Amino acid sequence: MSSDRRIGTETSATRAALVAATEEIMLEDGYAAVTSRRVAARAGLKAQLVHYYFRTMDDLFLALHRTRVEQGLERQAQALAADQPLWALWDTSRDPRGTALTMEFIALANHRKVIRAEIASSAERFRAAQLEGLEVVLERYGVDPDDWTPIVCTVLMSSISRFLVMEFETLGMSSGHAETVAFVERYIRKVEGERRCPAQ
Amino acid sequence: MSSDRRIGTETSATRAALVAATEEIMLEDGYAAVTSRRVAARAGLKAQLVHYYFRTMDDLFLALHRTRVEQGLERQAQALAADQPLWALWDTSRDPRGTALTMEFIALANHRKVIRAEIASSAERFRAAQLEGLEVVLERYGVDPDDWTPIVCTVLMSSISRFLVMEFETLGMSSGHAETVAFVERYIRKVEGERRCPAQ
DNA sequence: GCCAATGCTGTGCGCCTGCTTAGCATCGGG
DNA sequence: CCCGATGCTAAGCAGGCGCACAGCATTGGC
Repeated sequence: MSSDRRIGTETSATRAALVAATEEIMLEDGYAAVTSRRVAARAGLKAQLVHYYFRTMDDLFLALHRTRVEQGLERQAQALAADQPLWALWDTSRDPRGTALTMEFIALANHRKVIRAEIASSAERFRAAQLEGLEVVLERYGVDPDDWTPIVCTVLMSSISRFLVMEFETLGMSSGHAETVAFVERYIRKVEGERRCPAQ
Repeated sequence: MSSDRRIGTETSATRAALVAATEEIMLEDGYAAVTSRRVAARAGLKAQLVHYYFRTMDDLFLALHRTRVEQGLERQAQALAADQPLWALWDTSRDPRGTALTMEFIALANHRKVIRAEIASSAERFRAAQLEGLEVVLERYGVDPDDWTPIVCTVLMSSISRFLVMEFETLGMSSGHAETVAFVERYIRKVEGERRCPAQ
């Protein structure tokens, strides 16, 4: 039986180091570069430890994904509760690390069907939470819901920020980026006024 | 020496079949699923043929990429020259196959540094060509360049369409998509009038 | 002081990978 | 009629992969 294989504790520092190494490799070389031997080497550990703490490589990916989703949801909630929610949301969604990792996970989802469901459901959670927050915010600002509905704001902000980050981080492209950022921020300024918090 | 290795003709039908198989595998299972043996099996051929027609797997990817870039640039030029360029552009940029493949190539670019330059340069070519076309179109329509500059239109359209396709094709997500599409199309209608050509 | 739980490792199996080499059949130009 | 070019293939090599299993220390509860 392989079901009685011993698995290390979830609170182990070694385990956390392996997860951290996985994230670094994904960001630097893409998900396909994540192998048990490379992850361990990156963390200065033996390769077997990967299989001691994670039954399969998919479990490793999922562990990383879950921690990042939790952090991301928390950050998003903070942004929505901030003094200037629109600016804060725009800033967090433009975070390069988070977006690059998300893109890698989406690419991974196309290769590992097992992981797809998890990623899709977390994406839905992000969207739902952001929607809920934006509904309150936009109503408070008195935005005409026939013009800018909260759901459209959510999708637009996600797509634009993620696309820009992806082009810049992965391809090194930046043509039209400054203009597009300025365009979006003009709209934010119109609704929420001049930015008072510093850009992250 | 390995430099005198024989390589098959570029016009070979077998070669084209291998490229086609590569595209199918990328779309179905992601770029990481592309291996010489799988590509050959998909095309009903022997694995060694992949190495007969392509010196390395990177060459295979580049061959596929180049043919798709050429077709894409041509399609984009046709759209820009169409009766209703904005509608046509919006339609072509929402093509699922093209976008999904592009996303896979971008993910691949993060893993294979050699390929990154090629992909980035083609992305720049697409953007430059679209910009050039849109400048003419928007001026013809009398769009206020202080409001919607051509470069912003280009970036916005690419990011929104690509993001929607990615979410839907890869993750099966669709929440907020219909509303966002309607939102964009309202703007297009405002500038270019009711769609006269059928949606692709 | 024992004993189970826990962290870690040495060894290795079976599989898949990219790529090579040597050689076979076919075919069109001289 | 030959000879080089071309399409294709059988066989295999070196290396990386996920993962398993047995066993070694260390540690903390009893």
